[in-house]
Amino acid sequence: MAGAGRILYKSRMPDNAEPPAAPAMPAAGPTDGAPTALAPYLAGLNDSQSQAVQAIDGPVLVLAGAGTGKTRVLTTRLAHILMQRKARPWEILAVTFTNKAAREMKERVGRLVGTPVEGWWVGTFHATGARILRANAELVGRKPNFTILDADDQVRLIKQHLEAQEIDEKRWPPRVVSGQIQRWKDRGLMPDKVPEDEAAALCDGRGHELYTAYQARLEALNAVDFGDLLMLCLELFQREPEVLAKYQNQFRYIMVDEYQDTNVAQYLWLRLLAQAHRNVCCVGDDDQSIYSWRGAEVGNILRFEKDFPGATVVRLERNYRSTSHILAAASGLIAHNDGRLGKTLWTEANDGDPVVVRGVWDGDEEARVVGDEIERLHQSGHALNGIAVLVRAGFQTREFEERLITLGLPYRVVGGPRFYERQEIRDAIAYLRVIAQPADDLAFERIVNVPKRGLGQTTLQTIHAHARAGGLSLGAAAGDLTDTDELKPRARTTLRALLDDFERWRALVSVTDHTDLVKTVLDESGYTDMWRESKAPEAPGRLENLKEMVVALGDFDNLAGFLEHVSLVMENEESTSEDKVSLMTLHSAKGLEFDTVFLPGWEEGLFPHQRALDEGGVAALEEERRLAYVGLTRAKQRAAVSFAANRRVYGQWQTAIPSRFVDELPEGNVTRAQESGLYSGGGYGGLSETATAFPGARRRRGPRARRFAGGDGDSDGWQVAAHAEDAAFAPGDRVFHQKFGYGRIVARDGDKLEIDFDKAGVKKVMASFVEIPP
DNA sequence: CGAACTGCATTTTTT
DNA sequence: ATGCAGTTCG
Repeated sequence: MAGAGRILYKSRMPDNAEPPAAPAMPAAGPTDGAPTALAPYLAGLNDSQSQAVQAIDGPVLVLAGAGTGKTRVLTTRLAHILMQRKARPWEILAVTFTNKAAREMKERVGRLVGTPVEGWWVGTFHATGARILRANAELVGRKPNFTILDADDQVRLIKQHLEAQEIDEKRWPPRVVSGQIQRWKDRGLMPDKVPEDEAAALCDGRGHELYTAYQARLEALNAVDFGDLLMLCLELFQREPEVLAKYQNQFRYIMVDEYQDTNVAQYLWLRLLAQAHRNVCCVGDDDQSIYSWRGAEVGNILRFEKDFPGATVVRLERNYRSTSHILAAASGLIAHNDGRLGKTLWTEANDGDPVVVRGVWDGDEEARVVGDEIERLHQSGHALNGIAVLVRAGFQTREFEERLITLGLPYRVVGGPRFYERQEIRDAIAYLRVIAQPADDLAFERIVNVPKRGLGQTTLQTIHAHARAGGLSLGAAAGDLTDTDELKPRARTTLRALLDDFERWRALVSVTDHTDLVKTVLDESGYTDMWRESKAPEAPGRLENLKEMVVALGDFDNLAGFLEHVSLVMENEESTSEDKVSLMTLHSAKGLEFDTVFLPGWEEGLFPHQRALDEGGVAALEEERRLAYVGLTRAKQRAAVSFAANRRVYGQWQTAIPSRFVDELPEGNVTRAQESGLYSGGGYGGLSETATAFPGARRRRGPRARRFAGGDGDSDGWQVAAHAEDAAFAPGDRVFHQKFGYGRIVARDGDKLEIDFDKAGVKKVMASFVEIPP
């Protein structure tokens, strides 16, 4: 979080005031207007990249395939606009989705232009929305120092409303309700705009009431949630035409990254802002749209040319990342999707190794094989940083972690719980919020009794009642109560002491360095001691995290700056300095690249995920396929797909059949390998005569100097089985299965058998895993 | 107020 | 299986 991730908006400089002067710009390459020599920063771009960079005026859609230099185009384009003196820095708006992307953009633009980009309008949708809202807070019923609530706060707030309105939390879990409201906000729908039937579907007809009450509560708390950062902007723009006009005029050029991920609110937001100059450039890749489930609308990118008639469309199709086998495999796969804008990626890279496709017995074996491969790569000098295991769902990382631990290979799980989401950090921040924003009820509630002070539910309820009756904040209500005898003497004394602490700390804000203040607060509140005295195994780690937070705090000018950072930039920074294997979900791999990528778990039901299939039909299947595409295209040199015949799901052993995506990989770009001679490669109806192998028993171990791909027909180490004994099984046959025991065949579909097992019930099993009992 | 118990779900994640 | 959350006892 240090440095780069900061979003420092000098609070002293109001947003509506223009910066004093344009930063010094390096001399532009060619003399103005003379297109003779190419500006130096344009050198090295290919034709389409260059076209995308230089198409400055009017709407532009850049369809940027995976690994085609999208970020480079975006940053160079921004620099180009400045160099051409088409706009001054604050007249360009560049929005991204993640802080990481925003940071990268800032860094690269800064390098190109030779000026720090601090204070420019380069940032995430949400940070930009927050910036606009802070400058116009009064117009949306907030004060400029409003609090930004995160998902956790939201749920807690919703929970309170459910309780207050006596809505059954069993039937309407706070998470679900909060999620629905968030989705409405993603669509830019204020409470009064939500379609009646939709609102009625929530909380037995009380959805509208609840949403309205929630919004009112946010306003009362001087708070906004993430969705509000965009939705309230829309509200602001629609209600205050002069404000909108001001921003419309200010942003002469607008650039958007990952356009395929925009939701309705973001789309409307952009369209409003772009209306005046119509110089909007959206970069994206419909084939990498994998976030529809959180409101992203692929339709936005598919519709771009209709939304912005006369748009220039540039396709970036030259891939600089992957070998041609990998690229062809990925392209072949994604070609199974309909409704694409269509791109033909090509590369001048060498063929490389075909994508390895490997069938294994079970998840254990899969982890062993992947682990062994990683070890081999490592021993032959490949950096672990260049290796990733990309899984469909988070829980899948576990077996790989275990294996890597056994092998002594260092790894990192990307996308785990985030630093600022940890309990101790959130507690500490709650203290800071109570100090900085005395009316912050959520923060107050969180820490009144942490560490335990004997201020339990009863006390809190009394405070709540008073607050509601008097329209006060919890802090204020608590203050009043200590002057009465409504509370038990003990609670009253403790509460008084706590409130006095708050006051004392607040008084320190102006006189003490904020880093010292935090230390003081954590010590005097007893919070540090709480963990110091705790015997919980994670306690020392928590103390470490608190220390880290204090260090991070040093990067900020003041407490308010830090709190803004915390709410908007809650990310984990991964120290890329250590050499480690990366384990992560396919979703979190988007935008990254690795020399070697392992793609385990390509089984029907797991990937594509059953849930997606059940709920989303064809559209969801296509999104799963895009996910597979994203996975493959992360690989630069080597990719290995694998699937297991048996997998433990929720503690239950299940048989699995290879993912349809496996079959969709073009034959010419893959090597079908298999570990134990268990299962005929490719799943094309072969039955293996070695079907009775015990898990792992046949695995060949020992030193093997083998190339990764196992290569060109030399299947040293892999037995590429191909036995066809077609008529071996028929319905009615009695069979035996290693994991499920005896059973009778009910039906047969090619090499997939449906068997009614005596003990395990009816299962679908690959024919190669059963045998005829002796 | 804290500890044990029960039930329940368990894709993906940003801000 | 497992973990988490909410509930219920002591």
